[in-house]
Amino acid sequence: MDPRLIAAFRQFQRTVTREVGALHGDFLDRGRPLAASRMLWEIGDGDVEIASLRARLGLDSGYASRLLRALEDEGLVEVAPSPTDARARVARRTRAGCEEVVELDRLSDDGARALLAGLDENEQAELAAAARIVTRLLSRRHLEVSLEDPDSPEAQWCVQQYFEELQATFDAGYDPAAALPTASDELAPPHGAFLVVRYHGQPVACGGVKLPEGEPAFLKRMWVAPSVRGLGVGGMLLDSLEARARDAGATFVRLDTNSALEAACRMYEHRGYVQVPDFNGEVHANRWYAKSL
Amino acid sequence: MDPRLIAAFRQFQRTVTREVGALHGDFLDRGRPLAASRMLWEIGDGDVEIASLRARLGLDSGYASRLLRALEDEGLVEVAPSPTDARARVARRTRAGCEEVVELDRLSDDGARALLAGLDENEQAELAAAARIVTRLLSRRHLEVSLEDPDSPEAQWCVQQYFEELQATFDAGYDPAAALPTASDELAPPHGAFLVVRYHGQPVACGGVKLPEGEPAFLKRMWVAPSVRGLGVGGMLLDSLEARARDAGATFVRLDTNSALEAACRMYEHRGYVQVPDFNGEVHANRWYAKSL
DNA sequence: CCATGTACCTGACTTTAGTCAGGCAATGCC
DNA sequence: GGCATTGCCTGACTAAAGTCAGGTACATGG
Repeated sequence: MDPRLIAAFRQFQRTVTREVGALHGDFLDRGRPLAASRMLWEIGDGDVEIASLRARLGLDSGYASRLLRALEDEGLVEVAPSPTDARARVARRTRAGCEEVVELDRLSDDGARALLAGLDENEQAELAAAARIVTRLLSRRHLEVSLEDPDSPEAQWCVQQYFEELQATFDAGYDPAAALPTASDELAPPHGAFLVVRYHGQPVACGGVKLPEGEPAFLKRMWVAPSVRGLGVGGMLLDSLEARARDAGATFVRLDTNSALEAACRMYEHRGYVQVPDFNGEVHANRWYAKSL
Repeated sequence: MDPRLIAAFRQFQRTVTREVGALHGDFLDRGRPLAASRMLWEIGDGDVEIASLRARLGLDSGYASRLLRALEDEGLVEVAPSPTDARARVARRTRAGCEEVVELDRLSDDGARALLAGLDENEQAELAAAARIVTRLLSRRHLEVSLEDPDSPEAQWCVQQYFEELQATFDAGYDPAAALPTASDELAPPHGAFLVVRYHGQPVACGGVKLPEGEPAFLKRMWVAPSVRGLGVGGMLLDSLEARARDAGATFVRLDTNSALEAACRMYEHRGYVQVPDFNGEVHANRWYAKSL
């Protein structure tokens, strides 16, 4: 490996630890141990198993338990027995906890603003572009795409998130029952595939492809969690789905979507998809795309 | 400020804290408190006043004293009274201390290598380029250029470093006495200027410009400390020196240098300097550059 | 139903980090 | 020379971070 590359990276590491790391510590300093803030942050929006929290933060079981207790006493999180295993427990933020995280985000933004303030507009844009590249490439290691049974709990969870997001995004809401039906076995081999992307082991994106014999492949239920947008997860997923289609002999792939999903449409176009006329009459769609493989 | 820019930066901060920050902590974990490793690192190669160490690391006087004592007990640093002020003390690494730092660097490099290992060559190059941009722009805030008396201790220190580097770089060594003489007042207003660049308050680069009336401006003693190369310090210095020359009415600027100083030559050419014939007969030079302002 | 293992909790630690109030020697300034 | 100041050290703290050895309730596989 090129030693100049290593040198550049070491300097990057020093600078970033100094600038960004210090900032990170500062803004998390909110009258409670820093580790507690980090844990609150790491809990995220849904239910999290305590074991997974521990693993992600690298904490001792006893220590984690105490931190969690402290957050509970502050009224920022709730801990309940896991629905799937009564030994395990899951944590979730209370309303106050969510507000506190919003506040942490705000402080973090202030810090970012202060760092950017000394730069002119071009430099800010340059820094943001470089930061995006670094973020994307450093995250790569922790992203993995895997073939999943579309009925597995994690696949179901992703699809659920997807539906909820559509419901929130579309003016007229989203009714899965009104959509064209897709049976589970249409998204499992040999008739299709369903992929889940995990980031640090947590599911963050999903997508399915139907592979009807003699017809174009058809993409379904592409979803990327808001927390990982910008990391190139969508592109990675699309590549994997297209590869599955190609391997199955498909030469053409189609999908329906909605112009309200702007980021998704941009990505499809960027990846060579072109708009085509309605080919399936899906009621929630107002845009149809296709691409030759 | 564009909120998407802030969002990108926040994601960058999260990722980088996770990947790089964790790594940074890990590799410094060498059986002694992390703060001690950081201090050893921060001491650098020469003598450092303890007050300056404290300031850079943001430590309490008592705490700093204890950490230093611990490093002394380990045989990694020596502390001696300051030659200029018998109240103050200076710290320097022992041979063992230097070896320990080399080891820390090695571990840090291993970490960097592990991070880069998952990427192909193009991606590695892309990451390195982006890392360089981030490093340069984040460091900007802490770099300041100031006009200095060429006889001030810090200016002298920079020039000394410059001479030592030339001595080490040139096959035939460097003898200041054999070089064309430059009197201090030729590098001070109104006949010239001498600039020092500081990074986090420490001098890291210098450069002078002679402004003889009716003749082209002449750049002298451009030096950038190895530790900050790649941060764009040279370019910043060059810009400032050229601005001084322009303000003094010069329309043309010249300099002599040596092809052994490859990085410097590259920078001059990148900044629009073109090679010209020998115009001053400087014995240590084998290359002469000029540029219209 | 029992043996074994898992998930989390609790109490009792140690180490690291960081603060604060003096204290002593050297310095700078009348 | 006296006096405030500076630079560092020491002792005596507190809080945070992290570790370790049980303990309890539940899960799983025979």
